[in-house]
Amino acid sequence: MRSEVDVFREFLAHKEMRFTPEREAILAEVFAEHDHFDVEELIMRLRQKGQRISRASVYRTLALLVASGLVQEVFYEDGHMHYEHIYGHDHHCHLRCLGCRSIVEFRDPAVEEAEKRIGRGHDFATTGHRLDIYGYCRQCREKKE
Amino acid sequence: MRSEVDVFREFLAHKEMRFTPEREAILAEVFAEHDHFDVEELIMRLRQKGQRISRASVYRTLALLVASGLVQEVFYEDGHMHYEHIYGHDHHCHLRCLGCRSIVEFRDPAVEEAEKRIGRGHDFATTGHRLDIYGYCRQCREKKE
DNA sequence: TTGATATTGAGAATCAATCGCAGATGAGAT
DNA sequence: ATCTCATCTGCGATTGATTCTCAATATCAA
Repeated sequence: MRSEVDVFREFLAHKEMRFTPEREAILAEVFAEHDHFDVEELIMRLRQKGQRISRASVYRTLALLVASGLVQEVFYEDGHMHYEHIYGHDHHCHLRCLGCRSIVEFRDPAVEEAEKRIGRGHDFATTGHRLDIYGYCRQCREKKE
Repeated sequence: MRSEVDVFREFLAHKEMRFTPEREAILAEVFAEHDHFDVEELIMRLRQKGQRISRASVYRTLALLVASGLVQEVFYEDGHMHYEHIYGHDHHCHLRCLGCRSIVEFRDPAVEEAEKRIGRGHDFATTGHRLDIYGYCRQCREKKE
């Protein structure tokens, strides 16, 4: 499998854009950990490694990463956007605890299949989906009792 | 089935809050049409009916409607929140065309079932889910060719 | 009617995200 | 190596949605 660096390079080349040191550093940091993150965290992590990249560039690069399909937006209920890198991972969905706000990833073939089937039924050529299941994890249930 | 008015009244009573004329008007307008809407549209519609309710009250009341379960937030990719009333409707998910941004609702028992099954598998007591399927509708596919 | 409490509206404040622009940088041509 | 020119970056200002503050108002219970 091509590395995310190659994928991003090619994506940029296709749009006649440059693979700059800033974009390279942001890409590397986004793929450095497998966790959801937001812009503030990403900037912090870059700072800690001595990278001083402006907020605007981080936003601009994230938009490119999303457009390239390497990164996905994750909707949180806290007023701003979060992200996760998805290249090289199976598609997954999120189980979200309404108590502690924790998020567990899961994969489920039946959901993948449902996407295709529902798409066919409505004459949609589907490209993907986003499923969030809400509930309460064991700890939060016990806390409530 | 109890009307949405009764449900909201009870919800407010439970929290020792009042069913004011403003809240009544907003509730009525939210349920007047079955379409996704955003705050701006809602205020516009209220204005056209002679209601002059402040933006702050609309936001505050919408939060209450969401908390009461009568209304659901719908994530759009246009930078602000959209809503739909859900009381009295089966739970449904959204098929979203990436071309024309149109949204089609659908219901699917397999998805409901998947929610339960996945919840059991992860020791989550599920309360609901949100599924968006992305793709291209027929019109947009034909346009691209 | 009175007092206690909840609610509203207006505008200020907040905060994520975007924009505009001047100067910096990079890739290819010479 | 230098020139050229389009692309990029960083800064700071701006936008725009949403929330907050607070004084004035409305409601409920006694």
